[in-house]
Amino acid sequence: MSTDRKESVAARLNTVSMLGQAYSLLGFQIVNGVVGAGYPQKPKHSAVFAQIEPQGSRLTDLARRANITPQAMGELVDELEELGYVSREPDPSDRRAKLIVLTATGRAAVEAGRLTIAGIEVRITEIIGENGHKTLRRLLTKLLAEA
Amino acid sequence: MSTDRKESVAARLNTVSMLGQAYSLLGFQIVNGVVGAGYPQKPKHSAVFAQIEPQGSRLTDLARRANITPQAMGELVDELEELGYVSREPDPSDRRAKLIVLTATGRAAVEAGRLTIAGIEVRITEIIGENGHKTLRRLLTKLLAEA
DNA sequence: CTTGTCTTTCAGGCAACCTTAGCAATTATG
DNA sequence: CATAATTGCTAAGGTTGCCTGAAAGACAAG
Repeated sequence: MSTDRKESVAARLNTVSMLGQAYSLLGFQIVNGVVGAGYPQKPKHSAVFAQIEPQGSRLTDLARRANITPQAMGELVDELEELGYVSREPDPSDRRAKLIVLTATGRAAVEAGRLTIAGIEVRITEIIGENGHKTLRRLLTKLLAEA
Repeated sequence: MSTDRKESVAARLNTVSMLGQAYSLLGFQIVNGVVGAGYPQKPKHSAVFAQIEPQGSRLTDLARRANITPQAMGELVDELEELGYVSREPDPSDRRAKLIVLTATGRAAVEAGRLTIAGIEVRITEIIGENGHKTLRRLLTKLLAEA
């Protein structure tokens, strides 16, 4: 139907859809990158990796920061424990609680994620230029602060 | 912890996260706007409204374009039929098929969506300026075309 | 100690998809 | 032009990713 190159996309999509597509496209690349580096996981697991602290975090803390219920976070942690990325240690300061801590494999997976994201940032810069990337971040920052 | 105003956000978030947050923030506003205008619906329903053609569309077409299975699309259409937005008419050109067509209420809901989106585009322009908005769209277009 | 409050877990539910397995209508083929 | 393959839809049931409710163990305050 549409014979144009990219005008057809730009002309038909509203800005919100474009943001959604860009996010979906690049977000997938993050998970793919980490999985491709040999650390299988699901998208939802990144919520844990993103929040967990070096010395370990409590389940309820992780849940609160990821904005899900402790029960849901418990399931995520079960899965990551199964995969060997985290372990549950007793919290010395409160015997009710357990600390979720990264295993060596877990730390390697986090590092792989960091590298993947860095790579994607580089790719973005290659596509829209250093100035474009800086401008994009500035515009998004302003949008997030005021919308 | 972070005492700065918006630098803390910009400094900590990668570009992909920023895109995700912006999409989530504005996407919600679309649904809220349409629901607020008196057309109750769920976010997933917009997949139908966005794809349906004026003269009606087949279930399988809608499913293919929304990238879900015909069964899942069938459920969406069931719900929208229940809400009075669409009806299933026999397709004169193929007696296996039915055409999903918008009712008068459905057309009004689509129009409400169009107006809501237009309002959000205006709001974006207010926040980042006409030039900023244009630049944002140009950068996103390039990103979508090449990433 | 008793009462109340955390931290975590167990059980069950719901939404939004999916797969599998039909049936009915249409199109292709020997 | 009969029959085989394909297409359009639907019915039934499974999976995923959350949720709420309820309960058990550990701690804090009176």
